[in-house]
Amino acid sequence: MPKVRRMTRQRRVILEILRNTKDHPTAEWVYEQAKAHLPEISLGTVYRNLHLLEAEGEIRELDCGGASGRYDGNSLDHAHFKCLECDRIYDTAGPLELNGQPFDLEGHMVSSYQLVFYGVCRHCLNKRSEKQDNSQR
Amino acid sequence: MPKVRRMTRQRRVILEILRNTKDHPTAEWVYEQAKAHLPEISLGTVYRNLHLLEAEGEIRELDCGGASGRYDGNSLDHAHFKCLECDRIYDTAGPLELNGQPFDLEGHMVSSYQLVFYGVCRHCLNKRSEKQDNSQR
DNA sequence: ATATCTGCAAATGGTTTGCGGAGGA
DNA sequence: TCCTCCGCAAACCATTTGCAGATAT
Repeated sequence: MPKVRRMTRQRRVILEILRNTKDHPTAEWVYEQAKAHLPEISLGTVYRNLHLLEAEGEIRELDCGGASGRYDGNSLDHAHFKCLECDRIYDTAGPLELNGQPFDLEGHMVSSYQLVFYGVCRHCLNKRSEKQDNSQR
Repeated sequence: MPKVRRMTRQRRVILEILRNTKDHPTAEWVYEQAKAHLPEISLGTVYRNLHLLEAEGEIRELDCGGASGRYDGNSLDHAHFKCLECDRIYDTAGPLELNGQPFDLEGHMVSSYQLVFYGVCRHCLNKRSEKQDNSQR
C-alpha cells in the first residue's frame, strides 16, 4: 500500500467519467470513455484506479450479479434497481436510512449495505405494451 | 433448453448439500462435499446443476462481491449480512417483506430483491474483544 | 530525487462449454 | 429407446499482476 496517493491524469479522468454518468458502467465502458481523453490509457490502469478510488471511498463497486462488475460514482449507501430484461441499473431512493451511523443487526455491526431490487424496468415495460398495441392494431 | 428435467444422483446430492447447510457456500465447496457421496462428480457438473436449480427456483445465487459466487439453499427473498473481516455470510430477518407479490417502485416492476448488509460480524467482534482482554491482562 | 503510477502483455482463476459416452424416464 | 446429463479437459473472459520506464510531488 503506497503512503501518498498521486492525482494522476488517468485517475482524474476516470473519476470524472464516473461522476458525470447516472449509469452504472463496467470497467470496459469506463475504459472506452477514458480513451477519448487519454488515448494511451490501458485497461489495467482503469482497474487499478477503480480499486484505488473505491478504497478511498470515492466510488463504489456494485454487487448486482452479471459477468462484469459495475461501478457507481455515488459512494453513499443507496438502493438500486436492476432490470432482469435489459440489465440496466437504476438508482432508487430506497427504504433505508443509515445516517452514516453503524447500527447493530442481530449482534453484527453493520456499517454499509447494498440493496438491489430485481424486476422489469419502466423502459422494458413500455416496450412490452408497445408490442402489444402493435399486435392488437 | 431440455423439455424434461431428470433428477440425477448428482442433482439430488447437490440440492441436498445446499438444503442442509446454513452457510452460503461457493461452487467449489459444494463440489468438495459432493465428492464424499459421488467421488466421480466433476466441477462442471456442479456448476451446471447449480444453474439448473437456480432456474427452477430451488436455490439462489447471491450477489455479495468477492471472487467466487455464493449459493443459498433458501430461494425465498431475504436479507444477508456479510462480514468484511472473515467473509462469512449470515441470513438475517431483514426489514423487508415482499409477500410474494411484485410491487411498483418508481415505475419499475419489482419481483425480487437482494439486500446485503456489510460490517463486522458477532464472531469477529468477539475475537476483537478477546484480543483486547489479552493485551490488558 | 524517488516512490508511486503507467502501459504492456502475460498470467490467473472462476466459470463455461464441446464432445462422446452414460444413464434416467 | 432416446434424449438429457455426465466427466473430462480445453476454452473463455473478466480481472490481476510483474516489469521497466514515466511522472507527480
